[in-house]
Amino acid sequence: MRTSDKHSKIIEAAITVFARKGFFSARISDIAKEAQVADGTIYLYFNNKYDILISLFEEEIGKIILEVKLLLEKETDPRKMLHIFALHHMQLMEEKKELAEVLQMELRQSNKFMKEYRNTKFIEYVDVVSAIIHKGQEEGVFRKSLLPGVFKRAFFGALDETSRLWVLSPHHSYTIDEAARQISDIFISGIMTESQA
Amino acid sequence: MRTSDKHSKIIEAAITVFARKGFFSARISDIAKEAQVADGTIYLYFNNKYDILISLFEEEIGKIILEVKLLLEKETDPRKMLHIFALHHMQLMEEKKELAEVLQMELRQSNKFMKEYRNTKFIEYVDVVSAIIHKGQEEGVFRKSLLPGVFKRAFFGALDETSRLWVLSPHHSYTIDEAARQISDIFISGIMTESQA
DNA sequence: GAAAAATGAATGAATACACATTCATAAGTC
DNA sequence: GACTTATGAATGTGTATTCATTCATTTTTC
Repeated sequence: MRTSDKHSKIIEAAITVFARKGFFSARISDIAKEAQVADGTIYLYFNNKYDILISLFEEEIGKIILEVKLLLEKETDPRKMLHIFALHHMQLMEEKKELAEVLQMELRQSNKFMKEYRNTKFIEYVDVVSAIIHKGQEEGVFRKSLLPGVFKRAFFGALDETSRLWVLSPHHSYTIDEAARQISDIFISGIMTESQA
Repeated sequence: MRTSDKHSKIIEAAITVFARKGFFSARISDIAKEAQVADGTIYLYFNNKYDILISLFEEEIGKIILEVKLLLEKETDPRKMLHIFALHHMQLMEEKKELAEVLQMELRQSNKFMKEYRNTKFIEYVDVVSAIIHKGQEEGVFRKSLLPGVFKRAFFGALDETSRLWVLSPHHSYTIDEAARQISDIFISGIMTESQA
């Protein structure tokens, strides 16, 4: 029992259990069992059930933002940057299916049952896209008439819904990489200025 | 009390309450109060709490499919058809905010807590989009390389995420119609064959 | 057509149960 | 042996569902 990090162990277990049952149907004792820990132990590391979910959001999205920002640093072409974002997002959802399910399902409705909680990390993630659009518009690569606020939602929504269904379905007629390529291609050729096309 | 349709009254109330609190936090007594009906009365019309949610899905999505199919009948150009779908979807979400919230939040995670339930109505709705793509590909308007299965998800996801945030946010820098136009424009010019561009 | 009997929709208090959280106790560590 | 960490049975709360009862309407009887 020594240096095993209980905090992470519980978060990991929570991801698995929330993914399988959803937040409300998941019992604390399910998480405890999955983490090989007593029910009470969970309350040494978290205030309550909601706190587990919030910590999970903050920590995991934080990691994702760091990763994608690091990847984007190496690139300057806004078109390629969009593709990198798309590919990274989709690959991540494939790699960590359970985390993907929790983020996609519970994150969205978390504001319903946790009134005070504002998910700033998530906003930060989606804003990575609007920053790319901005850059593209300044460089004259993307149409100025585009509303970055609309685009970031649309782009993120397209990626998220496609990966959501991909993860859920047992058989696939296309790979995650193909899907990411198709989506970024559609969006990129859909928003370039005339002169660039 | 005679001829008032209790079934619809309860469904209407459930939409309001589920939108406000989410399915799990909503109490049967909340729905009963909203519908101006006794708690027990609900069980004369529905088997249990889940049954209310399922009935709500089936009936409301059924109506939406009928509406959009009717609108699309009058049009033959696949590009215009996509725009009609986008506009109708977004306008609907604006018009019926509470229904929109319930569909967007609860529909997606319903398969988590109701294992047996397969939402065929929802699949039918999204398949309206893949049918349009198919038509466009046959007519040589849309690229043959497009995967309709990817496209329908991406297109629906873009609309859904954009309208979801639009409904949630208190102020808007753009109208629902502008957003629908931007999204369908991006997608349409992103998927046309070279000869058409 | 008035009185009596039957119906079943509606009620809401009572029940039953699931499960988050607590805390007295135990185990581990130095 | 003092301190920290972990345990899991016991507690208490919240709420879905039940069901005995009410009462407005309809049907039957004379």
